[in-house]
Order: sequence, then C-alpha cells, then structure tokens
Amino acid sequence: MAEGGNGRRRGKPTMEDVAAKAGVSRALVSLVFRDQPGASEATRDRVYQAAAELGYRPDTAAQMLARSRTRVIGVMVTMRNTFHADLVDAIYPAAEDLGYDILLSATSPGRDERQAVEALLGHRCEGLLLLGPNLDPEYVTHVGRQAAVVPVGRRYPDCGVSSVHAAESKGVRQVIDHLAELGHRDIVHVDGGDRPGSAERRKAYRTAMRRHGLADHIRVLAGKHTEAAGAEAAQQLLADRTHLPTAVFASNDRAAIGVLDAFQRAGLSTPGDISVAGYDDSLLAQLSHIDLTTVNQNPQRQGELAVRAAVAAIEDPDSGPQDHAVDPKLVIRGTTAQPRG
Amino acid sequence: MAEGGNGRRRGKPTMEDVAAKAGVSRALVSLVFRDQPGASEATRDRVYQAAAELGYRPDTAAQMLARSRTRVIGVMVTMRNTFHADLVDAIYPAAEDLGYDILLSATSPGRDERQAVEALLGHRCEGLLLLGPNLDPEYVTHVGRQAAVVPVGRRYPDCGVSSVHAAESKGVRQVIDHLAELGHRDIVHVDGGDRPGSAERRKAYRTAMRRHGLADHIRVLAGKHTEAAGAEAAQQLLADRTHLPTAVFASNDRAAIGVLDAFQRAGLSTPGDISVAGYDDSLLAQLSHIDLTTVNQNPQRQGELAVRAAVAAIEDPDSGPQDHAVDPKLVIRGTTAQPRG
DNA sequence: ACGGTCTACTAGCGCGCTCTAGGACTATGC
DNA sequence: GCATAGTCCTAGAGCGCGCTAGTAGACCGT
Repeated sequence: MAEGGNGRRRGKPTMEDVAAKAGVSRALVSLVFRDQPGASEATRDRVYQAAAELGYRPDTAAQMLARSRTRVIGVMVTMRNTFHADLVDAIYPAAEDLGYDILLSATSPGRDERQAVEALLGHRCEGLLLLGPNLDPEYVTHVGRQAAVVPVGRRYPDCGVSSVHAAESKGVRQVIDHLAELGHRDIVHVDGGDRPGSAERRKAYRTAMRRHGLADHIRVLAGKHTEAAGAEAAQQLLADRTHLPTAVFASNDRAAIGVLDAFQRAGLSTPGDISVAGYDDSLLAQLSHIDLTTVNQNPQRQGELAVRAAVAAIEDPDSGPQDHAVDPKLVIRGTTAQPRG
Repeated sequence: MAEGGNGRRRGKPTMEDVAAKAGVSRALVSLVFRDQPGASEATRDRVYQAAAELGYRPDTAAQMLARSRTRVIGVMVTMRNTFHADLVDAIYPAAEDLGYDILLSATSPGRDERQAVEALLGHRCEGLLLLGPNLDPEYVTHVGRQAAVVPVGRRYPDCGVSSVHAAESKGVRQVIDHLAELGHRDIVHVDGGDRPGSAERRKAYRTAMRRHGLADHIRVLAGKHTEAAGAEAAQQLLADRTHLPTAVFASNDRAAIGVLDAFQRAGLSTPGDISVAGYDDSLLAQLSHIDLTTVNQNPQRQGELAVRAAVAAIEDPDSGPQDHAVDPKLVIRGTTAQPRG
C-alpha cells in the first residue's frame, strides 16, 4: 500500500488527537468546529490544519449525545414512488439551510411504515417527515409526542401535528375547468380507492362538475393507483360503447396510463376520440410517448414547507400544528383536446 | 389532552429511569436489553414491563458511542432508480438478520454522490453500500480505508474493496441465444453509452453474436439509458427500411421502451414485425401494456450479497476484497417472437 | 468451619463530544 | 496604583449507554 501513515480502519482520530496536534485544548477544537467565537484566526487555522492532516471528522453519535439535540430529521419514504423522490430532492437542501441532517428510512414489502418510523425514532430524530403515510391516527398521535411529525400528502387532523399537502380540490378543479372549456361534458372520474388524497379528489371532482352544471354527467369508477386498475376501468367503459365519455380524469398518472393503453388497444385514439388526464406529473407522464395532461403537485414547495414545519415545531414546541396546503398546477400536454364533433 | 402522564417532548426516559422503576441497577437493564445472560426471567419481565410503561427506547447515539462499534451500514441510493429500490428491499432484511442497522442517503440533482457518502461517513457507518456508483477510483480507495465499501453494479478493481454486480455477459448471452434460437440473425444492439455496465453489455453482445456465427450482423447503435435515446436509435433504423433488423436488443429497459414506442408509431408491430428486448426487468417492463422481454439482474440476491460482503469486511478486516458476480436471468415476455417469414 | 463454584446482580469507567464556569493575560480608564 | 472589560483559552461535568471487574448470596462437598 503506497499510503502514508494510518491505514488503519479502527482508531479514527478524535478531537483529543486534533487538540494534541494543534497544541490546544479539546474544548478549543470543539469551539472551532462549531464555528463559535472565542478563538483567534491563527489558532483556528492551526486546528483546521491539524484536523485535515489527521483526516479528522466529528463523530455524529457523540455530537448527538452531547448536545441533547440531534438536529436530525427523519424521512419515511417509499423508494419506488417518484413523487417521494421529488420531495426528497427538495428536502435535503431545505434541511441543510436550516442546519439539520436528514435520515431516510424506506418502507418496502416486508418493512411496513411502523418499522420505518421506529428505526428513525431509534436514531433520535427530532423531526419526522412522513411521505404519503398510511398510518392510523392513534399511532401518529403517539409518535407526535416523541418528535415533530409532519405528514406530507395526507392530513391528520386532531393528531396535533402539522401537515403539508396539495390543495387537491384546486388541482382537480383546474382539470375539470380545462376539460369543460375544451367542450367536454361527459367526464368520467377513475378514482384511487383508499389511497391518500383519493377521497378529496373524488369529492372535488363532483363539486367541480356541479359548478359547470354537469351534475348529471358525474360518473365515478372505482379504481386504484395502478396501471392495471386504470385499464380495468377503461374496459368497463368500453363495454358499453354507446355511452362512452369524451374525457376521463384518473386519480393518478399510473391509472391514467392504464386507461390510455386500454383505449389505444381498443382502437381509440387519444386525444382524438377521447381525452385523458392524470394526476401527479410523474416522470411517466412526462415521457414523450405518453405526454399526459396531468397536475403537478409542486413537490419542491411541499418538501421545503415540510422541513420548515418540522423545524418550527422542533424549535418552538408551543407553536400549534399548522396545515399547509400547496397549490398544484395543471400541466397541459397531448392527451387532452376538444371532443370530436 | 386526554393523555396520562408525560406528554413532554423533551426528557425522554433513559435506562436510569427504567432501572429505578424496575428496582434494579442500570447495568442490569442494559444487560436485559442486549439479551445477554445474567438476569433471571422474573427480573427480565420486570424490566421490560417498566420500559414499556415509560415508553423507553434505547438511544442509538449513546449505543454507538459506548460500544466503539456502530453496527450501521450506510447505503447510497438514487431514489428514482427502481433497481435500487429492489436492492434496498433486499438490503433491509439481510442487514437485520446480521444485526446491522441501515442508513439511506440519496443522491439527487444538487446532491452529488460524494455528499451522500460524506453524510454517511459522518454517521460513522462501518459499512458503505454504493448502489450504481459513478465515483472515481481514487475516492473509493480513500473511503475504503474508513469503512467497508461495497460498490454494487460496478467493479472497482485495485481499490481494495469487495464488489457485487451482475454477470453482464451471461445475461446478454441469454438474450442473444434466445433471439438466435427464435431464428433472428439481424440483431442490433442499442448501447448505453458510458453508464455502468454498458461497456460490458456491448462487448458481450459482440461475443455472443460471434458465437452464433453472426459476426457479419453485428451492429451497435450509440444510445443512453433513456426513452429518448432509444427512440432516436429506432429512428435511425427506420431511416433505411430496406435494412431493418428483425430484432433489437437495448442496453436497458427505458431505452427499449423508447425503441418500442418509435416502432409502434411508425406502424410496425411488436413482436410481429420486429422483436425488442431490454435489460433490467424494471417495473416498466412488467407493465402489461409493455410486457417487455428483458433480463432480471436478481436484485434480491445482489442486495443480500452486498450486505454480507460488507459485514464480512467489517468483522474480519483482514479478509481480502471479494468479487461477487450474480447470474442474471432472462425473462421472456411478449416483445420477442420468431421473425416474420 | 473451610474453600469452591454457581447465579444474580452492581459499581463505575470510558466512548467523543458539548457547554458552563472560570482562569490568565492584556488593554483601557481614572 | 486599582478596578473593569475584553480576548483567548482550559478544566471538567455531563450526555446515555456498554462493558469489565467485582460483590453478595446460595449451594455444594469435606
């Protein structure tokens, strides 16, 4: 090994070592590393120099222990969810800005949400961002007493926790407005079953339809947030061709893609024969060969707000829970157009 | 608040509190929680009881500090990568089996791989799994001296680290064997540029073609691992319809989907007019309306092996680096069939 | 009575850091 | 001269836990 010096894995340098090397006390090194006043420029440089030479890195575990604060925010995510990925992209820089560290814990088949949350609590997270949680309110209330919990994408009223979510009704309304303005009247909604947000979207669909005087055209098909469910709903529509709607609004992009696919297989063209809109503005929707009209939920802003809400709750525990509704934005692409005739 | 007792966020119960409540010493509580011999059944029960009543949870930071071991393995992931999601699914249970904790750190636009790794090192990870890394060998060597590094999906020879990856050549060979057996001779490869694994796949394609006596039919189109790149390559093929191949093997699923889409738009049917195969067996490939023949890289096994390799290196630092090649498996779906005529 | 060997437990140091209290030294005012 | 203030630094007490060394008591055999 052509390496100079300590090629050992064990016995990493500590503050003590740095202090000895720089010829100062351990406390002074701590001071310098925490960027606190009370050390001369010259000494600071010596300390940094010594640290660099030793390859010193502060021990997070010890820091956490020593300050009773950990300055860590845990995030429960689902790896496969691209919306979560967008949120995480926003969460990291927002947390760094406020001087917090981020810990990710994934749910997956074989690792439920509770396990993911427990792991984070074990790491003494002061804040806990739950992305698209499906936890029961009792548990959230319980966890909310141990950390500043912020569910994202779902509200937990009466749990005493802040939350961040999209203003579903506004997004849905934009979709229906868009379709109605194009001249559509028969607009069917394929819903998302019991997934977070689905109930709100379903309700908002009904409201928006009524607002356009289309109450008689309200039609909701049971669905889920999967391609298969979307395709199945489309099959249901295709079973009675005489009553085909001119537009379908699916509760999320994946379902919309299933709908699209089923129609195309049945020989219908989009948006010529039928318009389709989704929800989420996922990467899928953006693919050029899909080019789906959908609703962007502004994950950037949601992520940022979630971090801020958590930090606010951490640093002032007496501040009550806050509810942040982020305005979504309609993204018009190629799957919606005027109805035929 | 209709809650009984300590609704405070600060001042979480410690081992001391549990000990006092159970009427034993702190050391005994520690013993019980570590599942070590030396405590009677009755006392164990009392301790657990007291802990439950107080809502006690061991402090990970303190544990890490006290044993000089942290028993933490950090994982660098890219959230949007579904293959990484599959790996993580396998990593969690494998780590738990061996008594290790998992910490996830995501790369994202605005957070490069080094930052993700540094964050993990700050948390004193003993092991470091790098999923699909793009780091330079010098850095990997450097980090390898501080933790047991295991790159997954890419080899770092001469860096002194173990690695886990798919046996690319075997996967590619299976694809070409499959296509050749169906009767294809004009098999074009759309490569993946400089992405990890692409060079191996390109080379393996050439070798496999020669093995089938198809050296004269070798044809590689420059690509990338995106739908757009796949579509572009397909356009290139479509430009000269008299020399259309009968099959296309893309370097990953996303590119394959781009190829598929471009062909379908051009009025060609799959697999009737042309067969298409991908690589990865991503969720996309599994969608019923895509139904892509592809190669499964066995993420389950790769994740498991990666954890084992890291633990092996941690617990016996003198064990040399090991290279684990995981056999991939061809998944035949609906986009490949006998060539027309 | 003695030592010996169990089992069931406790005392207390140290992990690497933060942070309060205070010390040493110089500069300034009167 | 003395007090006052400011600057740069150090001592040392924890943070919550793991773990080694050791103790008390029970039981055994002689």
